[in-house]
Amino acid sequence: MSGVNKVIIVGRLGKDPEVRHLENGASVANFPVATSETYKDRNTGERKEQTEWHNVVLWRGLADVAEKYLNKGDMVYIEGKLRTRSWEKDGITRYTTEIVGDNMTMLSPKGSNDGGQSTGGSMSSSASQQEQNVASTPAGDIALEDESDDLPF
Amino acid sequence: MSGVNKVIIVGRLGKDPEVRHLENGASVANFPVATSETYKDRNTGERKEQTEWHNVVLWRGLADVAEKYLNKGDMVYIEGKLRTRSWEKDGITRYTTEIVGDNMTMLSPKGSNDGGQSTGGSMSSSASQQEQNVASTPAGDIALEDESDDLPF
Amino acid sequence: MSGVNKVIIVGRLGKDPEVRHLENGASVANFPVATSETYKDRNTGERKEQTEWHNVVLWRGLADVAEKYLNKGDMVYIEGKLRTRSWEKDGITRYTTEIVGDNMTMLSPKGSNDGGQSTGGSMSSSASQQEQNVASTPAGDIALEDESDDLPF
Amino acid sequence: MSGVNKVIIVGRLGKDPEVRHLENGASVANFPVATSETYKDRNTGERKEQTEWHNVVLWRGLADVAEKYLNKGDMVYIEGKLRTRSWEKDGITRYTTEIVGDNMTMLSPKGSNDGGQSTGGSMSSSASQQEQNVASTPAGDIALEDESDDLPF
DNA sequence: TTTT
DNA sequence: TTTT
Repeated sequence: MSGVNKVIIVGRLGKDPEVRHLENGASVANFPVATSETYKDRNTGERKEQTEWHNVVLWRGLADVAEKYLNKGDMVYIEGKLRTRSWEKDGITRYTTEIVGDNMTMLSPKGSNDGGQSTGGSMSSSASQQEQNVASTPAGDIALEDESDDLPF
Repeated sequence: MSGVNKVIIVGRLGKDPEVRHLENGASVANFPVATSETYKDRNTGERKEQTEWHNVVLWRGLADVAEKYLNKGDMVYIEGKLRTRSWEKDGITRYTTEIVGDNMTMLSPKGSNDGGQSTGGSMSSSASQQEQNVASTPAGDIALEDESDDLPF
Repeated sequence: MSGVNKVIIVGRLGKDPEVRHLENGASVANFPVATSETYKDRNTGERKEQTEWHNVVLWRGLADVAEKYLNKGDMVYIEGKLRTRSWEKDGITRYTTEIVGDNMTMLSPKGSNDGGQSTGGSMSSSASQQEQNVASTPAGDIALEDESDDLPF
Repeated sequence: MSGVNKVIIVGRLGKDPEVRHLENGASVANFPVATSETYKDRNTGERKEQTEWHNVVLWRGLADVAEKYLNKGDMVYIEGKLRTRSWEKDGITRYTTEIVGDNMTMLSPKGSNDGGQSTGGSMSSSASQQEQNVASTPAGDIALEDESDDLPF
């Protein structure tokens, strides 16, 4: 059987990415992203904000991009899939659901969190869960050197 | 701040929906949905299947549709948002991530699980998290009586 | 039969929205949005950018939000459906495909296009293709007064 | 600049796929897909159906899968991007908007259109717009032999 | 816990 | 031009 398992979020990083570099050369980035929505309280009529936190995991090239360019507070578009992992603690099985991203677009103006450039822009990166090499042009543009995007159709 | 929190899955129900009817008249349906993907084991070269389980929650009209028409094994398209709830057990805080659906399309042929009609088809339902009344036409078509879909644009 | 017809874009407005106010009180906004992707030319190895233009249509409350807050150059997240219209010109039938949005999140920092505030933020609006009233809080936050979002689940 | 350009449809093929095999070895499949939604006429109160037609284009491995397994009437999940092409006819520029699919899941029970097996199922295929080889197991399962899906994370 |  |  097969199916579809797709998540799309646009939100802000709650922390800087934590990036680990594995023995096999792959890197993994983890960071929380908040998405919030506004709703009106049924009883009080007040506007309230409901925030949802998502655990995002990025692999390889996307992890490298996250390490270099993403900071706490940045707004990102993340597309990926849900994965629930189980782990033991004190003899108790616990579950964590993560978003394993395979596509990311940075939505915060460049340098907005570190005193750099101030005009808007976004950077986009895409991964096919394969090996990727990250290139950064002088202008700060980011692209994954990936055979998969040779053709624009 | 605001953002986007969207999930789309296509998969099969692992169990019949469990539906509760709340005191205030609202109904809630819960059921697990499996999405699976096929991948090739890097070492053995074997095709393997990875299954992911999702906890789906539907409210009101969609819960009623689920109660009436969804069964274990059925294939569904679910669109919704992620919500992580925490709950206490034995003094330990645990977390569960659910997909709160606001749109559903039934993809299994009608009657495929209960000896009914045999030709294919799908039924679609949409909710705006507001009051809904469910109507079922003689032909088995399902629709939420909702002011919101008066116009087709 | 039923199905799914969903589009999600994140891009920049090519022009200010054109808003018409219909006799029946409804408003409609039209504007083009550019999404671009970067790819590597197979022959030259050069980085190239491919831009795609989308015709976006918003109705009622979302049109009002667009009229008030969206400007050429702004980045937006738009979620909606595809609709292809045909029209006659010089006796020839022509077709136009549009994205009819039912959800929008403004991704440009407030005031970034008119000399206003400079720190980031986003505003989100959602429509269920029903009547909407737009409220703007003093802080500039936007929300559609819609029964549908009374509850945050 | 970068952005997001994503379409997701679930609908039925209006015709068998037309597949062309290009000189360079690549194949391209074209076929129309109908998505429909039900709405209630504001004046008459009648249930009506609004059908939208989408021009789908698949390349390489996905085109091969379409050629082998997709038929008129089949239900499919297609994920891809919008692309508007212009072409000349009688000195007039015309535009066509297509969905260039990069992910497909077959939702019709196998053999439902050719007298084969009768129990439900779905087949899924994914492409990264790179070279793909299609493998069909004896059981009829489909997979793109693609380095990119070696790992299931 | 689904399905092929 | 699909399907129920």
